[in-house]
Amino acid sequence: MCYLFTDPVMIDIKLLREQPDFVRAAIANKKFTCDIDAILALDVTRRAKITDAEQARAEQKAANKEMASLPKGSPEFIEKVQAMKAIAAKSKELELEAKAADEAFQEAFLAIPNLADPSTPVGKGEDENEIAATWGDADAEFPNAVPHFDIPWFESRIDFARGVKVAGAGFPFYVGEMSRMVRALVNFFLEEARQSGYEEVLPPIVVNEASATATGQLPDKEGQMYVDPNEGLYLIPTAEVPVTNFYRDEILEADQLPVCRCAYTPCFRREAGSWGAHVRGLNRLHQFDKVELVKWTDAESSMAELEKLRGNVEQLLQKLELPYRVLRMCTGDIGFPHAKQYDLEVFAAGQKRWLEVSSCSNFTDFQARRAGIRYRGSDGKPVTAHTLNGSALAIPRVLAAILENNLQADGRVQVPQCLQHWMQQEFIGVQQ
RNA sequence: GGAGAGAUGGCAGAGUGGCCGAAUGCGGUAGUCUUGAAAACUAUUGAGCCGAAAGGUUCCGGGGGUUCGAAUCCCUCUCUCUCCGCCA
Repeated sequence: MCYLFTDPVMIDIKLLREQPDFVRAAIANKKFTCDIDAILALDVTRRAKITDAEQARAEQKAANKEMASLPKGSPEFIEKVQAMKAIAAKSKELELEAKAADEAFQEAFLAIPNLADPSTPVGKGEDENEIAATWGDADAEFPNAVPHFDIPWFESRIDFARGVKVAGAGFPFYVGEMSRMVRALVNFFLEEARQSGYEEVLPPIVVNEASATATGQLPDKEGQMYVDPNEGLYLIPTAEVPVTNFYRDEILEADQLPVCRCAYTPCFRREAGSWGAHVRGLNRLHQFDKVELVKWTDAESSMAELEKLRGNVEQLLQKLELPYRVLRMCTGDIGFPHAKQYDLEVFAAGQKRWLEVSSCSNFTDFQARRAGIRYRGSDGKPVTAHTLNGSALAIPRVLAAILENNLQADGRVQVPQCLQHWMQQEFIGVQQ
């Protein structure tokens, strides 16, 4: 039996037991490491301890049943209590051992990354990502293009200096028509998503620890989130976190799948230690706006749904008329919980750089397993669902590309046709 | 912020130390009846873990304690609701 071609690859304890070499090889392809043999040993110990503890408990329960039928305070009863104390103590001890063994196993098990889907190219890092598609002409002449942060009126409309004064670096003010432009993009993205069948939700922009753990932000990415320790709340780094957790610890009906949702939220990222030459202007911010698409699917259709999701996102860039490329991320560059991931990058003609504006991912059952999101299979038994998400889209970098690519000779920027309905003006940055 | 009440299965809601994984009702599923449907009736219907299976075991908000034995008693945390105060 070969899981490679039968099932979407998931990290399931059964797979680990039956095909440890396969799992070992799959993990070696990712940039994460974990000790499979140690985890298997913990699994063996755990199962033995659980069996012992349950046996002892069964004995105790059987004896207790007899106790219940004896008259209280009778000599037999009192005699039996003494014997029962020993049984109870033994049972309790084994139970503690089993619990400890189970926790040790669970902890190690959670450290196993999701396995890459077979369609994910094997590679060590970003240099080995494949270009799955390109659209538009990035080599075309953009005679007026300059980096957006060098446009003369840029600082007057996206005010970084005052953002520093009020909040800190990476928290700019969008002023006047630029604020309206952001709102236009949000409206455009949400409306497009709605027409593609995604139901809009407006989620909390803080989450608790359980939610952040379920989607995989905790424990390893704790440093990337803003946290309020008084309340135990985290500012969300993406709408993926609250939206995916919508169905945490729930069992869905198979006929309601796939569930497709979209959400606009601000996103907050500390980006600790990642500031440098390439992060000027809108390229990297601590707070930014984004519309996110999230899907819950059954185990069979998640890969097909990922392709649809990617298509939905591509359509946005096409309507915005921004040249872009789609990267099929390789095993060494996809994240810990990812099975398959596409990154969409727009070409910013002023910087002459590709800017990542979307990441579309299939997590298979990885997040859902942690989050306890299931659906009823054809036999009525709960099955772990699959979750997917994709940015559609991250606003600042899209805005950067629009500013650079659509810059006119007179210093104004042409508003893309698809946004004019929301903006009610054809140009921004009109000279004062 | 102050005072009080509460947290039990998909939902509602019994249960105050052993016969309780848990009554009853609703809902769901299957069947009977019907040309079909509704109604009525009958049966069935939580989840996790160990196990090839038989079966076993855990779970009554979370954690800890008392006890031979806990949904039930004690401690603690979290959350919810009601009233008062404050407030967009």
